[in-house]
Amino acid sequence: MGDERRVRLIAGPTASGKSALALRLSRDLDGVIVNADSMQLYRDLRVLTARPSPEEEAQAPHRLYGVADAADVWSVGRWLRAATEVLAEIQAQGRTAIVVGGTGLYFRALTRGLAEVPPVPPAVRTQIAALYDRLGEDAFRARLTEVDPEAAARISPGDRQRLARALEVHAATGRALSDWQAGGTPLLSPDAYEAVVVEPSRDELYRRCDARLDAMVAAGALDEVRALVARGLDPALPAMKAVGLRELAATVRGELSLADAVEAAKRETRRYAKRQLTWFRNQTPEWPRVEPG
RNA sequence: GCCUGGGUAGCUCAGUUGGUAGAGCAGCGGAUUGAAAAUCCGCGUGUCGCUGGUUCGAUUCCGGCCCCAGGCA
Repeated sequence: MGDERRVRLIAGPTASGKSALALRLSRDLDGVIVNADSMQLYRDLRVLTARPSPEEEAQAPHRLYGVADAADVWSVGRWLRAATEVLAEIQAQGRTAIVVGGTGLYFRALTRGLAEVPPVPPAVRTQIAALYDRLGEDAFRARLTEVDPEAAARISPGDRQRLARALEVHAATGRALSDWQAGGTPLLSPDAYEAVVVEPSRDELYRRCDARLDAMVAAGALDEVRALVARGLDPALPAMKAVGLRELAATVRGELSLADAVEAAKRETRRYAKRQLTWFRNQTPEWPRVEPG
């Protein structure tokens, strides 16, 4: 009973055909499509992030696509808060939410919960980054061991991002990250959703990645990139990390031939898809696999 | 046809004074709790062109053959 009301989750690597499946499903279920992709959040790179086109968006309601500016910093927490609200609205309308995307961490936050760590002030982050530069990895890790031995032991060598995050959280909250992470309840209980992973064969997936990059260039990806580059934003912003952006930006600046940029971007796309496969294979092994339709 | 150089991992190459070989890139596996399209960790995946010979042992030395590049005709 009430199966139609269960939230549908469609996960999978980039270029696997998730969006097309979501559109088909939305027709059958009178569904509302909700984005679970960290890059499709930003409006600046519609083509390069393979965001649904206006024509596709006209076929069903789409939420959380292109809602952020490239200068904004979104995060899994910010997405989860927004998604929680959107999901409640959809449910209130008596419609079915279809959450689609390739960001494994977002699905994890939705179905397994996210620690409710208060935001870390930028000043603290800057300070910790400086501390890392000053101490180097070993001494920094030793410092972390004093306040959060569990995190210090768990984080891999070289993983500056996680090392810094752990110490930042302690510095800002006075409590260990490992401690925070022990809590948290998922928004969706296991019987509140029905999930699938769209998973083409490796060969097929890589073919799709390559073909899509060519299509992106044909659809004006370079103009998009040129416009974004012209804004002169901080390259450390999340939106500036979109796969293919660095390569195409180099072409825009005349530093790399288009052919070389496309080749490199394809390679990065395939690598990204492989990382996603690894995530879903090991993090959501119980979600059924479906072939792209 | 002759001369020279070269055939070693998917690619570009190194190397073994004879003891079955290693770098970069590519690839594969893994981690993943607020940057996650991020950030990391791990792993050589090989008839050393083919075939005889010498040798305890040949990818390495010798002969023959095949292929590629350049040169001479």
